[in-house]
Amino acid sequence: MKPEAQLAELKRGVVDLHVEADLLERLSEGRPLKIKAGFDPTRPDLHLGHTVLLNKMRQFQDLGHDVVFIVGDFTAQIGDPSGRSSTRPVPTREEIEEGARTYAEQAFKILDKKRTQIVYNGEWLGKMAFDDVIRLAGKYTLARMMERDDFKRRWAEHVSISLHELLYPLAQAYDSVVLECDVEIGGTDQLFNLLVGREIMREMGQRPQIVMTTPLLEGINARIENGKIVGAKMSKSLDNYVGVDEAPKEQLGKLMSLSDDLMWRYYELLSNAPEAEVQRLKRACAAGELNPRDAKIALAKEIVSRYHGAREADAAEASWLAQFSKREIPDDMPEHEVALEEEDVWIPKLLSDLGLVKSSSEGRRRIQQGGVEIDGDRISDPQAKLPKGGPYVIKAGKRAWATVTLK
RNA sequence: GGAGGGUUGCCCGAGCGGUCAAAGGGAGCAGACUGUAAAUCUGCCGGCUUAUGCCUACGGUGGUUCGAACCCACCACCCUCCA
Repeated sequence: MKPEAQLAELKRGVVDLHVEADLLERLSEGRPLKIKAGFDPTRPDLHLGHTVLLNKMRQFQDLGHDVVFIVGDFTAQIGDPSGRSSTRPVPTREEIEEGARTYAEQAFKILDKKRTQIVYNGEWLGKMAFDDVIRLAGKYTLARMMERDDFKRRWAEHVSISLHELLYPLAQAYDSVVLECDVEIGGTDQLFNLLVGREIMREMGQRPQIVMTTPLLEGINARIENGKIVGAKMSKSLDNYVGVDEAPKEQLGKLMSLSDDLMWRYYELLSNAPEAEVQRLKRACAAGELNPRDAKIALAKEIVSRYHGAREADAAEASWLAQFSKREIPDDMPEHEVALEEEDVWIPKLLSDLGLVKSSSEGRRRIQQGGVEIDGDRISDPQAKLPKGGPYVIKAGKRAWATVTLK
């Protein structure tokens, strides 16, 4: 592919690009470029937010370039400075390796294995002596470090900044020096770190890397207010994520719970559909010609098929439609058998024992709110009991189903 | 080293002796509605089966008080300012 065409392709969905002319120049050199991206191996569960970046890396690979996948084992051993209030336990060597392994395993659902090299930055960072560190630190200034947005903000808001946090960007920059990479990519929150890489490479007499950032995807519970997206970025700890490894039904369901507005953001960042097609869908929904639900299903299926295949996506769609659109009984609910000492059991207690609700108090509430059905009959009395027998089909809310036999 | 401010439920945040299981918002849940697990509306949102009841909870430990998230002492952690 022509360098200009490659550039156009690579620029899609990218927020920052420093420096475009330089990228074009390197693409014109006709050699595979070295693309670097770093990952924190302590939380190895990949979700759709990570895939925005991985998709971009894959795009480079498809254009014939090589990806260096840096496992931040060294930085992980020091601990993430941003988690200030909750001091995270320092992971062991084994945990890091295990994390890196599962991370890579999931990443290869997107990346091309043949064009990916995995390296650990502990290989070189771990060998640096204190004077090496001081020399490296001498290449940057506090004033420049404080240009960083979150440092500036934390400083203004009187939130503490530890000294070692100032060293992080330098460590990451040094990775680039060691690897002599052409391009480093990361989320927009990484912009500063990536730019420090340029600076340090120049200081060390190297050609500064090209820096590219991809947007951060908001979590599935984000809202749109006055045209702006309100809500935290996708993360496992906030439980607003869709995991790459999750079951098809779960992925589809979570994606269907996106608000109609937010769906377009997901289209933009995750779909491979051409820009023009997305715009067409958007207009059709706005005009009332297309049910937003159907646009959402199309998106959800595209994503589910990417990780599980088209057949699974179809199956997930069918069961979703049956359960939530037609309100049928799901086909795959868990089956339980409970041995009773008495002749019957208080229903809220049973719901709690089956794990359908967190406590019998909640079970009682759910009955009062009309959310509990047994064999299709709504239970309205929170004192109600269920005699031995069954199997009973129990519904305790939209998504909590089970069958149970009482013995 | 000195002076001051702070630590509240899943998160943010109000409360500053009783009427506090603790305002408000977010998240979550249920119901209604719906072509969506969208939007909107209503309700719920510590636990204990039956409760104008009990237990647990407002950083930790003690204390004052008939009574403490609220007052006092000490401890821990965080922040700011002056050195």
